[in-house]
Amino acid sequence: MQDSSTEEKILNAAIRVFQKKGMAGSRMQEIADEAKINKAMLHYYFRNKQRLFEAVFAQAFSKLAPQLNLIFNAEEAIFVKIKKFTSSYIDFILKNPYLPSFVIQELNNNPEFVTSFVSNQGRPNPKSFFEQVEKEIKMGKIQKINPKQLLMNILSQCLFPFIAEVMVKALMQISDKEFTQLMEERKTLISDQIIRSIKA
Amino acid sequence: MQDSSTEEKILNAAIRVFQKKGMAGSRMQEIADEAKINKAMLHYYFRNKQRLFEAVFAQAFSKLAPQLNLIFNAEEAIFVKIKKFTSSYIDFILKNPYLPSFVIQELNNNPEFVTSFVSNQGRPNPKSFFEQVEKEIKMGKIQKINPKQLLMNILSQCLFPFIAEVMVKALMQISDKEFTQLMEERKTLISDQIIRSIKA
DNA sequence: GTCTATAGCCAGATAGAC
DNA sequence: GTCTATCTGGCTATAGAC
Repeated sequence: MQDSSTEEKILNAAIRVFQKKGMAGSRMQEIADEAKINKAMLHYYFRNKQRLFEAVFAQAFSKLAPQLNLIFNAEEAIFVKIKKFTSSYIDFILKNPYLPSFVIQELNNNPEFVTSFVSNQGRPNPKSFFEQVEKEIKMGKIQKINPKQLLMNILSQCLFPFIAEVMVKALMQISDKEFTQLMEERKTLISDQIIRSIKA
Repeated sequence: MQDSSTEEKILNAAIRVFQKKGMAGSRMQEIADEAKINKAMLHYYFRNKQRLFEAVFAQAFSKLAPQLNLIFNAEEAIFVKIKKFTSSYIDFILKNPYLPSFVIQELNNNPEFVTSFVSNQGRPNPKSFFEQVEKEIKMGKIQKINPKQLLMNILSQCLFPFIAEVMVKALMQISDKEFTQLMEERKTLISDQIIRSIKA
């Protein structure tokens, strides 16, 4: 993150601007200003806005995907897995707060991205997680639940507050500081709640 | 929704386009086409894009807010409240699937809206809900939990799958049909899980 | 590689006939 | 109220000097 080369300066500036305003809402001039560099340079290095955007999106996506594999591919008991995942995932998002809403927003606006990206980059695969849940249900360790619902519960609890941050803060009348505190608290609270809700 | 007047035709077309593509991604021409009407009419009735957008946003916001008051202001025991709310809220979103992500996305992109809208329109106020939770904790009916976390849990579980629909469907490899089925299932599943997780 | 200047296009907005 | 035609500004992208 030293912004050593011009190309890195542009990419980092583009990340900041695109993640905040999205593809449609961002201006090449603004990215140039943010990078403290001439606008023509953006085209020199990335040819056009679309390609620059794709570089940013790919980078965001490739940071997010491995995080999911923490829950999909680790070899651990389900409760341990859930605890480790929620804690590390929220930690990760606290360091990259714009990432989830950026990726989700752009996927909503260009659903065709799903095909081109998700298939190219190697999609995190929840299959083994689903199998593990089924197995632990049969063993009587956890209550009967559709594994897809369980995964959706976990992701919802971790991601939603960040995606809806502005709304949540306005609704509950909380400051940035209190919001961060609540998120810190959630690192253990979420797994406690989820485990309680499925424990046999 | 009969599109009787021209003004209604425009507004309904604008709702569809804005909710799908957002303010920055939408084109006045596209709204005109969607309304099967001349582009100049948009300006005749709404003066400019910003005002048309605000009309759409205000309408969306005023549909969403009363739904929240179902949980904030009803006079019922906490478990009943949670059951009724999750079920009716998901029902409502199934009928207006673009609403939550539209409102949240635009709030993220223009945080200043929060001030102008949320304060003008009368914000749903969670205060009495928080008090009720505190009371039921003291009465020993539910476990100790920060009421804000509980509210965040409920909203997360209801809203996230719709906001991240594209991502969720891609990740879990499910069809539109299966997605809707899962959401139907969630109408009772969520409250069961949440109640189990806080029951004393 | 970096800059200035500008081409070219597209979208929002308006003028004015009917 | 509704339309066609057009203006204007802003934005992406490129040409070309250094």
